Amino acid sequence: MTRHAVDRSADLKARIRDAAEDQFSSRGYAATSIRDIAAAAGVDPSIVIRHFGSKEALFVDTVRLRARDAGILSGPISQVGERLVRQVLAQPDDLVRSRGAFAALLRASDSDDVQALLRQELKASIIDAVEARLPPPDAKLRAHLFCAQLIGLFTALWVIEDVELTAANRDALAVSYGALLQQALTGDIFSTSAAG
Amino acid sequence: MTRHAVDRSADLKARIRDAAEDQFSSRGYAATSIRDIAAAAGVDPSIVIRHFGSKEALFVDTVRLRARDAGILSGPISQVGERLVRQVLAQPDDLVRSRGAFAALLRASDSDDVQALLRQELKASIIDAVEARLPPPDAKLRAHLFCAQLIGLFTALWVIEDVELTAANRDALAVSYGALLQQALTGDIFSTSAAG
DNA sequence: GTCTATACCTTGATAGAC
DNA sequence: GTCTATCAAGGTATAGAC
Repeated sequence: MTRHAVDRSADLKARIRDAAEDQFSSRGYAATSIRDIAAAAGVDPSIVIRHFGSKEALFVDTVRLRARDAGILSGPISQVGERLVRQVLAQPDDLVRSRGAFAALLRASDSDDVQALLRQELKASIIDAVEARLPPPDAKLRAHLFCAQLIGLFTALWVIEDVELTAANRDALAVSYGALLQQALTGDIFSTSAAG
Repeated sequence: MTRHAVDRSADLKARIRDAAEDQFSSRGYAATSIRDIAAAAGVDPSIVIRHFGSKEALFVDTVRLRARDAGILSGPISQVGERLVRQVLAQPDDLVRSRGAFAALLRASDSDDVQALLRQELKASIIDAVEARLPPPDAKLRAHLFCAQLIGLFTALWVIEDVELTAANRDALAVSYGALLQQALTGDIFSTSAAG
């Protein structure tokens, strides 16, 4: 393989990858065909399979939550809940990318590989970051509870598209769901009398 | 159309419906083919389309959450949270059916019709029941917050299959996530200082 | 050996025969 | 009213071109 061939091949893979991530994240897995991706990348459909093996492998290779770098969990731990909901509702660019990726990953999670990828992305983006900031002995469980609540918010807003929630007063939603998230992090939730 | 023809036709549709609900709920939308359903119902594939119009229409016609009748939100309002999580973790028969249906609906929700059905099922099963039991003026918002949290629990357990959550101590999970759900119903979550 | 084009198989959906 | 034949679309493998 010559130097030029390497460059060309790498460039080709990059072009396919970009087209794939873009289409998978915007239209979802089922609605995106190999032929669509190939056309957007300006190559023959068989090239895509040749380089990535299968549609599913290409999906797993390209789609990511991308929330890791967003510093979405930064700031004082006691205010993470509300701040996070505000960030989600404000829809900055990086989160908009994550939005499509999350919906695509969740809807394609009947594949074991996609399901594993989604778990891994949530762990790397959310769970590990939260766990690292909480004291023992409940750090891990709290991180998973927090993540489950966040999955609920993302799924309600981005996958099921609950209009009542989208249309709700932004401040009220940020304050209330933020308080619920905050409870998972630092609230008194392990004594049976704490609820209510 | 004779009397017998009506019975036969109705019986046929019922057989197809049963087979469809069973396969869609257990294997999901994508992995279930019209030919599979037809074979299970003992009819020709074209009959299925003839009677229901399309695979998607058949899906929307058959798959339901079925949690409505479960009385899942019964009992004292102050203890609904923990009791509900315990019921979910205990996996009674009716909830096991709902589990597959929830995953199938969520994963097929890139279709507008399926998405609308899922919204409607959540409203009928959860949101309306919760809203009816809470006092104004926050009943509606609280119901939607509660539902979002519940979606998070279902999705984490049944769709993403978070093993850490599944393997967690059942009592600890019921108490803690129950407390979080309870906060959405009856907690002080609308003042900015309530969190933490 | 590496890339490309053609062909194949599954599956959803339709039209016409009986 | 039910079945057979067929089409169209899409994922994938294979054989041929350089």
